[in-house]
Amino acid sequence: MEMDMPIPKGRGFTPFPFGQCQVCGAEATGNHYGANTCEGCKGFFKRSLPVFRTFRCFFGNKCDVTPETRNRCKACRFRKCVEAGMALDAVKMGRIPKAVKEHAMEGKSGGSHHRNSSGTGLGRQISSASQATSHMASARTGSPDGADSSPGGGGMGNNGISSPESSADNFSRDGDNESPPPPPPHPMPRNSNSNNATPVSDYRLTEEQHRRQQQQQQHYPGMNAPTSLSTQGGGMKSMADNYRFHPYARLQQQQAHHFKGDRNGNGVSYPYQSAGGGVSGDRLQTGGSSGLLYRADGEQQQQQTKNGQWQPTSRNQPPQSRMMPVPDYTLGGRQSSVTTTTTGDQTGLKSPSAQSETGGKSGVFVAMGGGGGGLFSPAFAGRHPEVRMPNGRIRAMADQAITGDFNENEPDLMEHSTAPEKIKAAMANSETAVVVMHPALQGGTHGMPVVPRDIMVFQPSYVPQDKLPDSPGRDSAVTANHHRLDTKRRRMEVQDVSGGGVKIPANPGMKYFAELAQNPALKTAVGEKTFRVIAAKNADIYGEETRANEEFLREAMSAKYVPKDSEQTPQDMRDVLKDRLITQVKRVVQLSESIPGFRTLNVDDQHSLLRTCILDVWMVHSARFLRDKQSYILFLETRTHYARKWMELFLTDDFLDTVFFIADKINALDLSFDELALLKSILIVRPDRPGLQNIALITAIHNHVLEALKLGIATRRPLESPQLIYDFLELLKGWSVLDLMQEKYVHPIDLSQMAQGPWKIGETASSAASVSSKSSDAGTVSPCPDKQQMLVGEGKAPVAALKTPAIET
DNA sequence: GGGAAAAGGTCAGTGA
DNA sequence: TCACTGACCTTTTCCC
Repeated sequence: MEMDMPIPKGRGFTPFPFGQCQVCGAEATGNHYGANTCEGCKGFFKRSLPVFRTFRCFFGNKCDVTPETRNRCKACRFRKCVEAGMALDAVKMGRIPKAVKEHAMEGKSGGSHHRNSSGTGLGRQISSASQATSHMASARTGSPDGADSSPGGGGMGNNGISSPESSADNFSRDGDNESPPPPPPHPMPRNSNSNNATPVSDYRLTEEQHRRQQQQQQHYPGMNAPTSLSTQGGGMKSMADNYRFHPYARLQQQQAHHFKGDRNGNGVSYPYQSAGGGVSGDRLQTGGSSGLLYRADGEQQQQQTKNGQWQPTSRNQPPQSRMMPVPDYTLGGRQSSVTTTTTGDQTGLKSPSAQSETGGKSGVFVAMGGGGGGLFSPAFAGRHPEVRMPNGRIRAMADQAITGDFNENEPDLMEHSTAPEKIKAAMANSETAVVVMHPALQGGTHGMPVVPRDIMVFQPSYVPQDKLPDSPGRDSAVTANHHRLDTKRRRMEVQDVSGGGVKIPANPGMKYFAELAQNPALKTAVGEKTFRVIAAKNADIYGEETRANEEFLREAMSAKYVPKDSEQTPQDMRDVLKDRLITQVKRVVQLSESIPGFRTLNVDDQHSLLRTCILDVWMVHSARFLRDKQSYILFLETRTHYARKWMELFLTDDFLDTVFFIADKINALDLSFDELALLKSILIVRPDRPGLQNIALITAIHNHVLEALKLGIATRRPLESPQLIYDFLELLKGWSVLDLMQEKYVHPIDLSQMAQGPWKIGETASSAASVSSKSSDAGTVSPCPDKQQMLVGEGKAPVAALKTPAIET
């Protein structure tokens, strides 16, 4: 192989034989970061340092890295950089010492086993030059006096001084199986009394350099380029050994450990599972340059699950809806092909025997970071609970790809491909779940076809918040993609998407909502406006209290915090409940004023909606203060904890189970303060409440607010929106669990009864009343709102005599 | 201090 | 429009 020499820059210039790039084989322009590389690989290594942990190769780390293919796989390119000895601590500055240069030039005449040499003198030149510079670079990482402080130091291996074999070894074993590399022509001195012509002092670290390195070693034991690591303790070590100590591998391990588990509680048992209408079958796509996510199939949400709402699972029989119309909380679009099994594999995928019926190609198509992907057997999902979703589908593997949690030697890998036709074929297969990551998360060029956007957009949803770019606790593990996408997100946050100049009528009716449906642009603008209006109102109502509680909540959530049971008596509790109920009802009424169309409803419907939503809204507002694990309710105003054991004095087990369950589901969504406001509003205007008259208008209002929330999520955090919206709709579908509780336990009683006795919610109203009749009238509570004649809508729609459900805060 | 060599910055080109 | 690449340039470091 012919080698192009660097162009001499002046008279008498002795060109240093950098030879070929040790990474890709192109012409090297110098010794960069410890290895002779081309400008491209130099720049690539420099750019990759902060983000290399995002690189993953799913093809066994065996990709060819040549000038033509080097941009196809970042992981392999970076790996080769490291193998070549590139590292920040291998940096050298200044000219190459004359002696080294002469040795390198002398080496031209010798033989070589270098893979690029093919036994020619030029090859030897490359090898010796590389080794010579490698000597110099890595020598700087050694002890200042060059003495061997390694207990096992001796021979070629020496402490802190690069072993030329190691780099050559790494280099050659990656490429071919030729004979081992030759011994170095000029091993660097390990001791100051070496006979080597090059003065050891030339390679000494400056005092400052040495100090820095000592610090580095303290923070990252073994944080050296593999060339120096390879010989610690004497003798050569394998490349794998080098990697074990290299920060590249170390940090991957740390990250993999850190990212174990997911915030959505995968692996926990869900009382109910829904089936069908899920993510894998729904088509989302990115639209326009804004990055907004929207459904490709338009606005309709006609898709329903098989029975309209719940699908029985093996574990629980879902509740039947007691309400009339059931809002459709599916994403719409293509019906999922994934069925939920009743036995065995909880992934929702058919058994291997079922696969055989479809030609043995059934499986889970998983796209991963870096653009790779493949078809996996259903067993894959069974062995990866962290990527399993409650409905049996598989999460995108992007997170695993980013965190290094994924084993590229996945035994269940059936087929590699991200080819569009393969994915489409997989989608057509009724037994196949398809999960494709967000195109923007692909690590860039991978030499593979980009997954078509019209198939699906998915993205990781469970990267811990403290790893996201804006979080204070973030570290360098934040990926370049996250940086990039976060930049995009921030840009969108400040962007006035729409709605700024839109005016929503004071009393929008069916006609108005019908017009919106015909005008997508207007609908988007109004949706954005709706989001803002409701969020602003919510901030007015709850903001101050929420801010005041933040400190205590943080304190209570800290590991050091030891909660103390409330010392309040049941009578105290009744007083607290009394005050909180009054406040709660006022707030709900206030919030309802901000919902477009609510004022248009007649008084009876307003009344019905308000009186039935109190528990729902309270759940949303208080979910974050219900910590299932601690089984505590935190009353932030009074800085008091109420242990569940204590609460059981008032509330039945199944009621508490439901409350904590719903709270967990809400918390898992990690909705923002504003998004929670929209969720409250959606629950206020539920068309499936009993006794409603104008169901059509209520449905229109409900859907409008729902769309506003989805739009708000998609606009404010486009990366998370598909998964978040999906999870959100799943939450709404499961909300009927709380409805049952409310109907069974809350509706039959009122606060006056609750306030009077040591009885439990869950007993019948009559029994409660009979108990209460035995007690005095102490604490008798009037449900307040009925006497306050709270007005909704410019004073023309009085909501009087709210027969408030008993609410326990 | 001159000059060599590498780090780091810049920006046009490229592809998605 | 954006991210990425890499050739080219400037700055910094250090040998002579």
